[in-house]
Amino acid sequence: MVSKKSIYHGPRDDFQSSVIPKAPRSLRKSPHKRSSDGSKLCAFELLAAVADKLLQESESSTSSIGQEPKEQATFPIVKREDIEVKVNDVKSNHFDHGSSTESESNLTLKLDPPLKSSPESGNDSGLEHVSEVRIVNSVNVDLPLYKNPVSCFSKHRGNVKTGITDDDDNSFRPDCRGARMRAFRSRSRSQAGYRRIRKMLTSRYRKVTLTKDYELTNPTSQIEAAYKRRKLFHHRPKSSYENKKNKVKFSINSFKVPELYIEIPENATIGSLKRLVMEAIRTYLGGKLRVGMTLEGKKVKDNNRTLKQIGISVNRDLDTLGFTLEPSLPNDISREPSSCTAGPVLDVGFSNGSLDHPPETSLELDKCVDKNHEIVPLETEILTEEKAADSNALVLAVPINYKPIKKSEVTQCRRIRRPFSVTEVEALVEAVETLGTGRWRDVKLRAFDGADHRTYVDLKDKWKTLVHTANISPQQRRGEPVPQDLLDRVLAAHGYWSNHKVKQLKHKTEPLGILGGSSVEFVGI
DNA sequence: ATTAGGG
DNA sequence: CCCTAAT
Repeated sequence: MVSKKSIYHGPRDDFQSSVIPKAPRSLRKSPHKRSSDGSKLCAFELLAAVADKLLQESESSTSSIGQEPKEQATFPIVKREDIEVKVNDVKSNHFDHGSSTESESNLTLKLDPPLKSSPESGNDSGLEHVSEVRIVNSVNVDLPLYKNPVSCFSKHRGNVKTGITDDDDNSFRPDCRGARMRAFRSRSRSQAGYRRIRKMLTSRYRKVTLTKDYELTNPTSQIEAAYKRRKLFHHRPKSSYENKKNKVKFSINSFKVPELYIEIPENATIGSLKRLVMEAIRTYLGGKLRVGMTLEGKKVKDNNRTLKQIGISVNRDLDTLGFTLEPSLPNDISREPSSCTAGPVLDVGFSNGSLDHPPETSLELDKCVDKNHEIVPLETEILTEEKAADSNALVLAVPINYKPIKKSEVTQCRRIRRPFSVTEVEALVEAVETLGTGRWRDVKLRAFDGADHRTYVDLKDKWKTLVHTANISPQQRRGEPVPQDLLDRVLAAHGYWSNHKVKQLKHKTEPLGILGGSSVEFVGI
């Protein structure tokens, strides 16, 4: 269809290069670029502002949604997931004594321009060039923002290095396009490093860079916080020791608001955009929130079991404990039932002025305490502010004066699925035809260099599925249909290279002779 | 770091 | 896509 050049003349074109023995590994380093794209996005203050605003509203009780008729661009939130809160047991908090010092009080928005559909990525995935402002990771606090507490939370703690960082400044940079890390491949460390780091992130050595505690209205210096924290750890409240003895301490140090999509005219003002964002967040957080709880990835049902019964004890490692906040808005349309989030357990009045006098439970988003961030949720319960002040309440600590940690990152347990486009398949087939099926690294370099999200393993895997696809009936195929001619080429190349693989080892020099002379085999039809 | 295959 | 043994 999209006949680029001319007709395919068979793989022999690059015959020479294809028979060239593989260069030593040391010489095969791909001179990759991969530099920082500077796509930091830590709109942390956003949440703070929201919390602030929510608090204010709780007083004025009159939500004024729609006060800004200017860009009445009904911000259509086309996607949203659950808010997640990660809980850490205070005993193991680390502090970031890192460099980050300047605290920016402004909301940082990352406006992602439409991705250029680069040829290499063959992005047919429908990237509309509209003036869509995509805000990813809108509110992102701290590292431990996991979708799946199970596989994400480390069980090793304490002595593990704080933070999953890489000397290379490339690592752990939010990917604004997919909210996942990517492309922190430097010349020196390439894919394996990538994989390795991912592995670290997705399995064992996942250790978070914990933040200090922050107080919404009364920021405490981190040293002071640390001190108090330490003090807290060592000094158990002695009052009614009997009761406190078996109390579990929590410290929620992560809070995340998922992706929000906002459409806004290109000529809109920054201020209007900010307002839109604010409205979006407010709407998102508005109404009620449901609190879910996960333990080791499993939802914790809201029966009357005690914490101890479900396995949360004083000595327990709380890394695998997580909370989710789910908005329960009426127009809560399609929200993919993430298996990572716990089911709604507890409805919590949020905003709407219900913060002050909640029926029974309320969510405190501001009282981040240094001395009182000890919580004793003997019941799956969220207590009121008064109780919080009583040092016995579960407090959602939302840092307000948070300085984005440079090397932190929102991690994702599994790479997002990116179906190969026909264009990519075409490129893959072409490369394999000339290079064969045992040189995936070369295939990568040849046809997917620059496509950071396609590793040679991916290409190998794709080839495998292509071969399979080509061998099944069209009715059984799924996804974007691959042109039959491409599949034919797949089969041809697969057949050829499987026949010549062994020979290739024998006759290092002339394995492709047959191929070169009979390009017809690949032309098909 | 890559390859090769199973999951 | 992930995981991993084997190179």
